[in-house]
Amino acid sequence: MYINDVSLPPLVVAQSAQSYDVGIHKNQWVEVLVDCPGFTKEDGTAQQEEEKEEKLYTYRLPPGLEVKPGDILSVPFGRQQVGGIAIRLLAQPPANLTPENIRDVEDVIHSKFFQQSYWHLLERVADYYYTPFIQVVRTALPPGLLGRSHSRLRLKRENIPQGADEFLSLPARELLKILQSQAEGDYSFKFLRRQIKGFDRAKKQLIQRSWVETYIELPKYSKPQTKPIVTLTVSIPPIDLSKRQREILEVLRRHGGELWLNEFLQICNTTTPTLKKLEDQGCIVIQQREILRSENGPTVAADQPKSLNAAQFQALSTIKKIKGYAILLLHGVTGSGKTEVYLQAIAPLLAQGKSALVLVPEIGLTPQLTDRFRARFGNKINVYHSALSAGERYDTWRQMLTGEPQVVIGTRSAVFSPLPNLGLIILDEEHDNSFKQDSPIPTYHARTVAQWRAELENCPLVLGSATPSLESWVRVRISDAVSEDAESERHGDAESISSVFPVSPPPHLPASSLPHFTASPRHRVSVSSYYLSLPERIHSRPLPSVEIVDMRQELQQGNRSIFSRSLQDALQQLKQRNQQGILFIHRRGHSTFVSCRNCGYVLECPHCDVSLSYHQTEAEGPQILRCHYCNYGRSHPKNCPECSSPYLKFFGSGTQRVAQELTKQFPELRFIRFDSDTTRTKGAHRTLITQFANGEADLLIGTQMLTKGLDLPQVTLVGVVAADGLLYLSDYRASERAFQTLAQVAGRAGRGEEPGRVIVQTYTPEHPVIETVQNHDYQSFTDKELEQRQALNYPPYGRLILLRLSSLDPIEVQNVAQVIAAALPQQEGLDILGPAPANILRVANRYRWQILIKFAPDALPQLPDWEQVRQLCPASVSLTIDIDPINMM
DNA sequence: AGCACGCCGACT
DNA sequence: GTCGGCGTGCTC
Repeated sequence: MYINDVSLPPLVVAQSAQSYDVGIHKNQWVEVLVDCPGFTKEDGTAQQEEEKEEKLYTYRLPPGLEVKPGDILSVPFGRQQVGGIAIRLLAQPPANLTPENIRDVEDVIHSKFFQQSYWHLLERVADYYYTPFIQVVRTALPPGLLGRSHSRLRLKRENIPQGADEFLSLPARELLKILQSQAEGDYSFKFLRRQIKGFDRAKKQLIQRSWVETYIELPKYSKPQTKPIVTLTVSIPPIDLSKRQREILEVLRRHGGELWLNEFLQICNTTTPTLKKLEDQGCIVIQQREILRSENGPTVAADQPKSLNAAQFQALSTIKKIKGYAILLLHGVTGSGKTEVYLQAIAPLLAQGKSALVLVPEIGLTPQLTDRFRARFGNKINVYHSALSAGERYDTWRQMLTGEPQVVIGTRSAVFSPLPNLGLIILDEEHDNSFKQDSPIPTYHARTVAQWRAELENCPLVLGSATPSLESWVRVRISDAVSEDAESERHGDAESISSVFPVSPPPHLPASSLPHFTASPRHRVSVSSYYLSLPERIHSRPLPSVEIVDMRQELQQGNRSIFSRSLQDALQQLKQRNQQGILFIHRRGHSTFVSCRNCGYVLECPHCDVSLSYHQTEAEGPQILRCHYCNYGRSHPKNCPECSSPYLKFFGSGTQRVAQELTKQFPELRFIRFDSDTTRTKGAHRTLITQFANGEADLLIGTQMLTKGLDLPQVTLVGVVAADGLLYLSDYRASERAFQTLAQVAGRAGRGEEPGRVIVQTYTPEHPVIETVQNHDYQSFTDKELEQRQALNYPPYGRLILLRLSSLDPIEVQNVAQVIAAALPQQEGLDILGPAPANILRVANRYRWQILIKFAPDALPQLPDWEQVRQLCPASVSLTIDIDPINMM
């Protein structure tokens, strides 16, 4: 299998004895893992065939170019230049290739940086998520490092006669028009192909007439930025210098013998020729020095470690005690001071010369967190996320490679930060779904990868959350059932418990089996896991009181507003008391559910524990309710099946509607809308939050974004306009997600001196999620939910694989989905759900179907041969295998 | 991705 | 008879 071809042993061999023993017969050839074009399509679907996959190509090393295994290279491939990784040096070219057929390595883009453990990490990701290795490398590297050349088309205006285009085909005329619309008349093939149907033919016509020419744009690599620096080279200035020259040297000496050229010129009020002269006399040198671009946050005042309460102290000392790989779940209620624990856990590591990695859901949403880290650790903080410019990302990445002790705060992809000497990984808000990548491949979960990374680096992993994911909960607490001494741990002290559970697949498996199945008892590895609880808010502030409002009663009592009387009162008081509030709206996009306004009954699938989604195939077409798991469908009933009321209603009110309603009913309330529409631009989050924090508005109206770690002490009121939209999303995680979101959003209230108040409006107040949210009762919610998951064999007990199919042809994709589903092995312990149309059937003109495979990890079912599955899939239908899917839409 | 090679239908 | 459509395969 390919992974073996690129795995570490050859790298090690090439580095050791072999490379020097060959003496003058130096290794003149290198095998390269080439980033072949066509490996992945734009939607992230792996389209390659097995035998094409990860083939190694041999290149010659031109004299003077030194290459080591692991180096990132630029090599010619066909007509273009692409990126690749040097895998192994060869003293002789392979027998099946004649030397004249071997091309030269173009350049070394980046010198070896793969540590052994890092390489293993990438391999494991490739293996587990069924992704070509090079694609994983691509994910891990900053964009622009693995370059690729692109073909472009350029207009030759001088060759084009006036009004002579009547013999051109329509697409060719269209193409000409686009090119002429731009001053340079220069576009990439990729862009034009998207714009014009029949681009290739059109291009040919224009080339024939020599009206355009094609050329190849070489890959542009991120380069270090440099700046001239002046360095003093003599301790005592020579005697034959003028007074002025001596003055200048004295200034330099007083500044420590080194100054940036521009600063130096300014300080001495002198000119470059003067310095040139001094350089000629050998007193100074002027050279280019690399500078690192980095996103500089606002300057924040330095702060000092804060004193901890007993629980924080207990948690911190447990973290500090641990040496080596362990998983710690830091379960702290909202506002319990998890961040302070992180900060104090990291401080001693930096002093020991180690680094720490802090992963957060979405960095733009949590400027407050990065500010706190900056305040504590100053310039040792590096922020890494997708909103950085290419240059900033590249430099941050280089900064990590220096190995200086530092803290990297980043989103999902930062789990691949190339930090040597990692002492601790923290995954904050570990329950958050944005740690999972849906596309492109690899469809990895940062929590899973972080576990592997912690294991390979032999360092602890701290998972922090007020509402831990069931996966993490089970992982850490499962030993309660097994080990007896864990019982005492449940009630207080965060003592170490050693639990036994599957950790990860062994590194190398045959291609035909997925690593999942290694999660069988045979492969269980013992890992220390710890449960750390912060049950109280800091300064013993109470959790907010949660009021549940039954919207059915509101309706019965004649209130047709989307705001209950309770919420209306609270909003009114807000202004009077000069306090601030948050309104949470679950804007659900397209999916919707059907509920009876009279009795609250929600239509559910008879075969699955999910609510039915409302489908309207055409504008005038039939209304159908459908299950997205098993494809059960039924017509939309006229009356409620439970109470026969005709008031069946589709639910769905977004932020806009709430804003409208608010303006109408409370014109005096100033509000800020905080959702993906209003926070598009860079820095908008920070601006809006700052505005709100400065009291420029009374209310913040927004979606999920509001739930993520916002710490606004002035907020006393949190209103959830309609909790129901969260409760009946049509997948098995709906309850978990609803509980997490509601608990998190409720947790925004009462973080300051004033106590908080939460009002949750719902049509189903008796829903278990609502009850547990009201009582802040994580434990009972979890117990109930886990019971159901276990009964139905859903994660964290069972495992899932989702096959996503899409095609431009609605019939074809459906047929292929059926063929594939039929070809999957029928057996005990392996459930195949579907094929079913995706929740939103058509996206960007593609029709999407999916097949869900559910199985028990212990059942060791025979896994389908994915290559055979792929072969059933014609080129026009793309297939993505999503391992451990979270987003089922 | 881009290009060669190669096999069938509409024209000179 | 040839031109040119795009279907399949290869790029060290």
